[in-house]
Amino acid sequence: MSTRRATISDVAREAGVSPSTASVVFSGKTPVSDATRRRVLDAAAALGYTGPDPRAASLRRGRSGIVGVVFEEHLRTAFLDPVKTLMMDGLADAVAPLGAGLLLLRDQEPTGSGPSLTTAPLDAAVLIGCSGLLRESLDAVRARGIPVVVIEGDAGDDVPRIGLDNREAQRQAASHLRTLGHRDVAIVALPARAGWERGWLGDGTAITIDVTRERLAGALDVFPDAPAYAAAGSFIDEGLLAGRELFADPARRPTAVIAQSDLLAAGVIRAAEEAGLRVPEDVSVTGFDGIVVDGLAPYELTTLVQPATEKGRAAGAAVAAMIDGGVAASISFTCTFHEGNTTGPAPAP
Amino acid sequence: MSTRRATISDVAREAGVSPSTASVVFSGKTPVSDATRRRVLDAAAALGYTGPDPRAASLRRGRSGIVGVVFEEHLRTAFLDPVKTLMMDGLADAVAPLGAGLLLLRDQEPTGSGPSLTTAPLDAAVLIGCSGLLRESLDAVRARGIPVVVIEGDAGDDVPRIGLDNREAQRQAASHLRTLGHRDVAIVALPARAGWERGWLGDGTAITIDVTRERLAGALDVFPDAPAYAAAGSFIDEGLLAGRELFADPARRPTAVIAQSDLLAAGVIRAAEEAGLRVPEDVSVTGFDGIVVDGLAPYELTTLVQPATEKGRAAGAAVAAMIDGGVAASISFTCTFHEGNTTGPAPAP
DNA sequence: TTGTATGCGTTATCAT
DNA sequence: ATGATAACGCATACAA
Repeated sequence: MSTRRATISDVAREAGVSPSTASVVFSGKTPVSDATRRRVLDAAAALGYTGPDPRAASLRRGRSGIVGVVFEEHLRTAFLDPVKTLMMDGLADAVAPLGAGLLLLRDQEPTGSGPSLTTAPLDAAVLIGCSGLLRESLDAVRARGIPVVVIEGDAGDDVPRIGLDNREAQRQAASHLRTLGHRDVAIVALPARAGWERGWLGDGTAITIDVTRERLAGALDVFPDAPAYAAAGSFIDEGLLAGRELFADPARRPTAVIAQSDLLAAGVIRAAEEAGLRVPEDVSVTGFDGIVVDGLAPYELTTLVQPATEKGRAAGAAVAAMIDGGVAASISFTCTFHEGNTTGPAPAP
Repeated sequence: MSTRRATISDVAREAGVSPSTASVVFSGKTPVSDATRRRVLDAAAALGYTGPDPRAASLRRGRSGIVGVVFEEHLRTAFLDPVKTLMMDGLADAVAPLGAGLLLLRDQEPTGSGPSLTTAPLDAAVLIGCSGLLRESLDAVRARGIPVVVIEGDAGDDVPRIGLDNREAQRQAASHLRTLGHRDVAIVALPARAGWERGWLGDGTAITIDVTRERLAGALDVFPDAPAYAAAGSFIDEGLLAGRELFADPARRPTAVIAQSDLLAAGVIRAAEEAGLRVPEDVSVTGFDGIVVDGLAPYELTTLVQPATEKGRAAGAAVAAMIDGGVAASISFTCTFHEGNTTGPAPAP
């Protein structure tokens, strides 16, 4: 058992064929006679050879079958977001036909430890919500000719981008509310920037997170004077805190709340219940994302359903195309408005 | 630009040093004079060389820096479980010092497509809740000498296992309830087996999921006659359905419910509220896992806190040890009982 | 501190 | 259908 592991050459010798023939038996790239295949397979079994070493194969082929997925946050944080999870699923689907898998990469990895964009054997990379912190490694990767795609972010002009019509979609929700007669509307926004600790968004507040800014713009297109309170993250509990803030002063209660995510919306609904308000009779609430919020029944959010899995799939298709030497264009996906039971006519004044 | 990518030999030649010297400049394995380093780095910059090719390096080194994580379900399903997410985080932490990253692998990958335990360039593999479906690939992997560790599952005797004292822990929660005077207790269990569709667990029901069986045993140790209703998954909505079932008949309402997960417990609480029962005055509820359930405030579950991140970290440490040629022992982690505000004295009859 | 030599295990190409 | 040959790009043992 202390002897070195068998290689394909050992198998070939044992089977009395050439290494290239043995290789072909395992790869199936070329027809092989049944008899030969048998002999090779038997030899392999005899030697305990379980197939080509992926490391050697990937060197020779120039492909590793690995697509890196870069998050800018802790994994635990990333996967708390149902939309990201769905995207991962779509991504996994789309790269599977390539024979590729997903390697989890964290931006901000403590230097030196851990794999990075530059040290991992990647065939391609997908950046999720790239903030710009990793621009340098990004350049290195692109210099190496590794295809890169960005989801919900901006990594420079020539990096294909998978996006969403955030502004337009949010405008639809707002219009829906206006049609229902709402005039006093408040917005519960996603964080304004990394490290943001909940609070009102003033005129001068710099919003560096694209999604937040775009959805906000869409809401303001319809309700230019709507006040906006930005949460510290996309969680029910954060929506609850924001909602309490909105409903604190009975005199200035909005009749409708535009939340920038379904989880925030769920929290706002809780806050409304707490304040003795009925949804949608006293206050209407809209969400964004179109995920299924566990535990929210019997409410069914009025929301914008974003094709999260499709986004992941598109990103996968894009890197697949690029790996095959093609080019991939940026794509913008469209949300679908879904009317649930959390919005209704504005209450009489 | 159409020329082939520069290699470390090109860089060495350009810098007027030997390939090995250039290699050392990038790996840092051996001291190099400042002047030489400069020359090499400059040459690299001039040629657009961005560092050693990870594929070649991994063949030479015999290591890829990749640890496979195998799930038996869709990624979307796996990451819905907060415990798994935390484990992933711990795992990522623990393998980072190895310079390794996590490759997501799905069990049941449609044959032929996608990377598998056998085709991916893995240094080690971690199986999560291994059901036994992938026993064959597992054998192949182990034959190849790749270290394997299992979390919450069983892959055979000589595969180290990271476990939890499920039975003992659940017994603690049950004892707590008995101490509080509860006698009519019901159990809301996790699924009995893959594909299970909620329902009462009868005497003859085969329970193939270890966690479910062990936690159930712990509860029955204290309340041998407690009826158990198994949900279709660990979700708030599933707990709600189970709870409705339990509280349907006022005459046979339990005074306490032992839920096998925090999410189920949250759902049971919702069901209790629905039925007009106060928690914990009318009915006590215990959970399991010790995660933070978003949106459950002001309730704070009485639950068993499992060291989820630690489990992941331990799995990582185990594979790290095995990669370095050592051996890793199985470990069983212990839950910590946490008393929240969802349990109280049994109501007077 | 630097250079020389070798092989890691495969697979693509081309010829047979 | 099969075989001979030549890379793939690097890191290490060892010598200088």
